[in-house]
Amino acid sequence: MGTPDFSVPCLDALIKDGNEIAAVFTQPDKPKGRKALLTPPPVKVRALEDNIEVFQPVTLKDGEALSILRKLAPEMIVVVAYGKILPKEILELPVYGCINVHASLLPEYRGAAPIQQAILDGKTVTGVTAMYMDVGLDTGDMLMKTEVCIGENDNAEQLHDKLSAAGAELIVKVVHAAKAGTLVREKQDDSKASYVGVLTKEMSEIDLTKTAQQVHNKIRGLYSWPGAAVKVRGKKVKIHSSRIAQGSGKAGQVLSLKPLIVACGEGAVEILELQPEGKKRMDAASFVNGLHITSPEEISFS
RNA sequence: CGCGGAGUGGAGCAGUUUGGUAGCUCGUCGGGCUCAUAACCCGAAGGUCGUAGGUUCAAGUCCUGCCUCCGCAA
Repeated sequence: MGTPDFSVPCLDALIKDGNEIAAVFTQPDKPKGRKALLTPPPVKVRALEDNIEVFQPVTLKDGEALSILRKLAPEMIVVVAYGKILPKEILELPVYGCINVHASLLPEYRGAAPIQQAILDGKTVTGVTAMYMDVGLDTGDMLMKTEVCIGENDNAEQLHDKLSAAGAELIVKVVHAAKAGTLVREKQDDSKASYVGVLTKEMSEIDLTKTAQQVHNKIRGLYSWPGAAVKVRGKKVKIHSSRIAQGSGKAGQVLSLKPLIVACGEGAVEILELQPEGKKRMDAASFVNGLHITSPEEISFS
């Protein structure tokens, strides 16, 4: 059971490992993009490549999903970013249980956006955790973990890919251990738990009065969705990538055009790639070329 | 037909209101300066102005259709 790109490597690895996949559950196709085209979830696309049967129930809470699962009689259910709550009856169905791969080192960052939050918090290490699912949200007993380090300029998309790959290796190991009967449960320390909610576009506004590190973390943590943005000449400008730079000044003050350096509440960041409203993404030098200015004083960010 | 922005040398933009000589900041190439350079100076190449039609003596500019890209909303 899974839905987005994050889940695909796990499915892929399980297939290649020679496991018999009885069926794949994923979210229903949803309208996507400007044209609202109906788009199948990535997991569905991958499953169909191997002619695996796909189910896309709107809910698991009615009896229908349960009866399908009873008929399939899975030995184990692997859940990776499925996006739906599994009712107790389903959790108890497989003999090897329901195993979930979560993109954080639990009990930290339970919930929806663990990858992004780790970057927003300026963490240098995160990871993936495999656990038995219970009725709570990411609260089940842990089985194995893999640590993954976060580069100082890694963005959420890059970290997503690293964790996704780590998760795929991890789930294969866990499945092997489950078959061998060597899995060891470890309870989560609830006192150390933290939750992260879903990301929203409202979060994308950058507060330049914060420190340069915080601003940089926001830019890379919210990439590529919802993205972090500032205002320039009243227009929204998304910042795609940045790095910490030398210098200081009033928050939002442009310290240099080439390279493009903007002062924060403390320190400064160099903006590398950005995208003005209604424009394609471009590097900072191109943006500056198009401003028709020669001195940093002629422009400011907010 | 959800709202909106935009297609102009390789990149980013002006010029469109008020039709009349293709402009700016970069990049590229050649030359100069320099111990040297992403810095500075001189010079050059490179554009069917997204596309199809229409109006006009004349269209980047005005009118209509189409294509493409993007922001928002979902």
